[in-house]
Amino acid sequence: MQKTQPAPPKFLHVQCSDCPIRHRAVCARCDDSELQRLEDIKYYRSFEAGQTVVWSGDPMDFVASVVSGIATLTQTMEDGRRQMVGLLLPSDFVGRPGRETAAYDVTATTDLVMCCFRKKPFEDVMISTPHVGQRLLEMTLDELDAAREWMLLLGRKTAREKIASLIAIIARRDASLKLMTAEGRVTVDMPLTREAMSEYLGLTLETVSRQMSALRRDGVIEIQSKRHIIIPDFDRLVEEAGDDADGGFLV
Amino acid sequence: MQKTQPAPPKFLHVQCSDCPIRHRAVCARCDDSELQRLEDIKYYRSFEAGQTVVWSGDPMDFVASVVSGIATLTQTMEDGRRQMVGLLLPSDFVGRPGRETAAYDVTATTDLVMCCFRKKPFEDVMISTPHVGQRLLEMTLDELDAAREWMLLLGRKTAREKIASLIAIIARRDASLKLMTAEGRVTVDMPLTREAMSEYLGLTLETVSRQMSALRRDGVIEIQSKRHIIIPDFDRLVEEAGDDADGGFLV
DNA sequence: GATTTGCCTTGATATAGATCAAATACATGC
DNA sequence: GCATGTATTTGATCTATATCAAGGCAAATC
Repeated sequence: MQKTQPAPPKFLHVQCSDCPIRHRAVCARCDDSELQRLEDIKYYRSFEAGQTVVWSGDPMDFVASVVSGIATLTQTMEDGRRQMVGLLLPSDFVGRPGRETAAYDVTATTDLVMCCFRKKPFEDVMISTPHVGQRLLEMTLDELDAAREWMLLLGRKTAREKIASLIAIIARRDASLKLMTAEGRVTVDMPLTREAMSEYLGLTLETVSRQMSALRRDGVIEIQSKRHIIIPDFDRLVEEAGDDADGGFLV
Repeated sequence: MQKTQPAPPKFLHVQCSDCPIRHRAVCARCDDSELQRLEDIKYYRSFEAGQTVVWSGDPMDFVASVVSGIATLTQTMEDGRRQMVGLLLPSDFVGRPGRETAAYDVTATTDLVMCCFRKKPFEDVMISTPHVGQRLLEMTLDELDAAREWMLLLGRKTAREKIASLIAIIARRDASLKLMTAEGRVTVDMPLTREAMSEYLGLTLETVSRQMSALRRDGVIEIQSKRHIIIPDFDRLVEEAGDDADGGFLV
């Protein structure tokens, strides 16, 4: 496990159509007044798929939100066993005000652009602008709910249910959910390798592969290409996931 | 799974030596000015061991902090599989501002006293008193870290490591940690039944029992009585838990 | 076009933990 | 002390998932 150095910060000016930073914690509206202040303390960094953003334990002097791409938070045991503990999609937030070092490995799973805020100034903004902190609390509570749903998955679901759950989670959050047709047919862009899926689900990658095949055989999913899945019947998938009708998956 | 009605609110006035509510989110200092305001909206409720505080999905018009005793948050699948997703010790907070119904079953594991705040007024205090919200954010971030440690346990640890981890977690949070002697010998008051332990760890209660016996056989723990455990060598226990020297267990 | 490389799939086998089934300990009330 | 019920331990067996080991496929490189 050699450390590949993260790329030096690039000051990309990625423009989002309705919000220059897509940082839910910061700008409820793009013309928010404190955005001016934040302009001074923010910068963009981009990473290639597979690159590490920070290693657990390393100093981390920024907080950030994902602009585009996907990042993961992973914990590693001494003997190398790995468990993903966070999956960051665009607009998700990473980093903890008041903490000096990273608590988890942060890795770019796809090409990734993050909008970073130097920590100290960000903390100042949080103190002087209550609704920034309130928004962050809301997001953190959402993440806690997601973590608890994830705990149910890890502790009690079968391998098949885990896979179905993960696909449903990605589908729900994926923008392409909008591609759902009248009959409930959904196309999902699966951004994780089998290995990343296994780290999310607490399985081996062989089991992930086998269960993907089984779900395909049983008509629950269609695998167009490795990263492209079709869900013929979303309700059927949810049923396979072992979830209540729609309970949970609060993120 | 019949619903036992929670006891009607009792207006106990439990007096804590340094803080009348032991509610870390609310009173940083006991003579805080907003405490006066909170006096108007808070009340105490007590529950007997085994009683349910609220059922998942039921309306919940309060937030609360644990004054004494232990409560758990549990998720239940349709077929009855259960996973604990929160373990609340004194001073822990439960409930989410801005949510109308409970997301989890909340159960009193021991006799329990909670300090409750009617939600609406509490939200008003949060808005008018930024540092209440800030403290709540801090606590929520701590809980999120604990949840992520828990996810590693559920996804990747062996049964033996899970048990050792749980004992270490309880020991670290238990007041009786202060009873640690020079040689590192610790007495722990284990407040969970084997069943509750199994729901925490994602195991069956038989496996919990077997692994407890194995740890006793191997001298990692001594079982004085069902609810009373001695850890002859805390470092040894931590090693069995598979944790880094002291990494993690941030709560 | 051939070769390498990185995923992914599939098969054979092993095993940790689940499940089913008693037996034992422990508390509570009589 | 004895009866009753609940929690726990222990045993025998089963099974879902891990592990070990080939192969296959498609994109990237030569």
